[in-house]
Amino acid sequence: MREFKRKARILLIDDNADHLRGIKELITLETNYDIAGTTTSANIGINLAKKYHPELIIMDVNMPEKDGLQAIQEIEKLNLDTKILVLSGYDDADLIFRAMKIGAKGYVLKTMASAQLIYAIDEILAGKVYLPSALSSRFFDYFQRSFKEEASASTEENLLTYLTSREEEVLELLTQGNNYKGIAGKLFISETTVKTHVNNIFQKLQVNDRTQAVLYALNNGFGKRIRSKISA
Amino acid sequence: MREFKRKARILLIDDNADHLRGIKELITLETNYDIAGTTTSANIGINLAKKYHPELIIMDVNMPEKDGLQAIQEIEKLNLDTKILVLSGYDDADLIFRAMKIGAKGYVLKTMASAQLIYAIDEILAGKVYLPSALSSRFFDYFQRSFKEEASASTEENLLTYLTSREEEVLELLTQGNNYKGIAGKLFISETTVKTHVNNIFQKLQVNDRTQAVLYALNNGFGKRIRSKISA
DNA sequence: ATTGATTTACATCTTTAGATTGAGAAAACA
DNA sequence: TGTTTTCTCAATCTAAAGATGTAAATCAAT
Repeated sequence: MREFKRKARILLIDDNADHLRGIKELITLETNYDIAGTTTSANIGINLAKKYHPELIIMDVNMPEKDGLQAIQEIEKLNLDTKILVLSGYDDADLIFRAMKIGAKGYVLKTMASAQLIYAIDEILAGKVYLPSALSSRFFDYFQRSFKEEASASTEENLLTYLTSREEEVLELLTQGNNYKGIAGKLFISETTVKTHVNNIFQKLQVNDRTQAVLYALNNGFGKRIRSKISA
Repeated sequence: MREFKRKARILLIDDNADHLRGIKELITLETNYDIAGTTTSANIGINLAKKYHPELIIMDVNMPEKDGLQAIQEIEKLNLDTKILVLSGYDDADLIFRAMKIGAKGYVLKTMASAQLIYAIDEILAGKVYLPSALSSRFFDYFQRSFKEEASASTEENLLTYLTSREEEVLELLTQGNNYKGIAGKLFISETTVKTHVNNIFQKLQVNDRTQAVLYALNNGFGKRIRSKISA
């Protein structure tokens, strides 16, 4: 068992009052943690979090009144030093992914054994991120699938490779929202020259205007920035 | 038809010949898997993968000749039904993240106990993704940090919220590279109306032209709608 | 030494984009 | 009910963008 300076306080948020009582009892009887509060309302939960800064919040994400994920985001924005464990009825990969993305430190199913929940609480309070093996697997499947398309997209002929280095410079400035004059000024060349480059870029990228050129650039790894287009 | 089970074949790629022998011996003695081949060269490894389609490849990523991650990407592009377990000397979060991103099914440190390696092999061959607890924690920290900026960026006033729903539709079509005529046609309104909307969008987003509007939209989470599939 | 690609530059022309003003109709709101 | 917001459309104007052709200087490679 781990030792803490003081007993960690846990806030429970679950719209099901029975379930709430069950978890409270479980934690009271089987662990050494304190219950900072319990509520069936996400909004009240957020206020309680503000007030008590609990070490951990156990949050049900299947609430009709308010989306649990949204509640998590609001709490995260407060920048309290509070960890959040998601309790959910669904082992949906997308739900797990989104919960972890917005900062949840763990995700446990309601159908899982209570020992699983306690273990997750221990791990999270010890500073780790905890996903049960099955859910972790689901997460990574989803994670890798979401990058699969990107990879295959970069497999197909990337028209950006046909650009000369000067054209790349011009395109970069285009992707920063510059007009002809701005680009000419930054590259110390005439505006007509920029027009020539831009027209050549259009030909090579097979687009009709600068907006499409910029979109093509961004969608094909120009600047190698990691863009999460997971929702699409 | 029943799939007949046979011993899974493992391909080892590690530039350190001694280490290679050690792992081979470990797998031969301690497990029931076959060694499909061993090589100290990433390029030869890729060819062996093409030839034998092993169930698993254990890949060292710390090779001077060729970047292990690059080798993994090349193998992944082949779309063999081959799983890849990364063996690395570094528990660097960025390295772990990139390895998982490009499709590695696991990541184990060389300093870890051999039992850890065997367990990882078992899990991966069983169809799971396996990261040792400590590395999993590192991965999620990195993962969540990489989304933290996005979240904090959307914390500051997002001008997109001032757009009316119609303006959002217009902006969406702008981010798809449409010109006035295209947008007018798709929304069944006149071109002049589109111009009005676009000009209002410019005012609200405080930009001067469509390219800047599109860039603002993309950089501020436009299109990331929250699909909530929660029903009691 | 010649070829080919790149970078630079200009003129001309057509089209599109953007700014501004005004205004009617419908829907939302108080 | 009146008021405000939103959505719609138009005319007009200026500025910017884009298409096309031509061409000179540079430089790498054959």
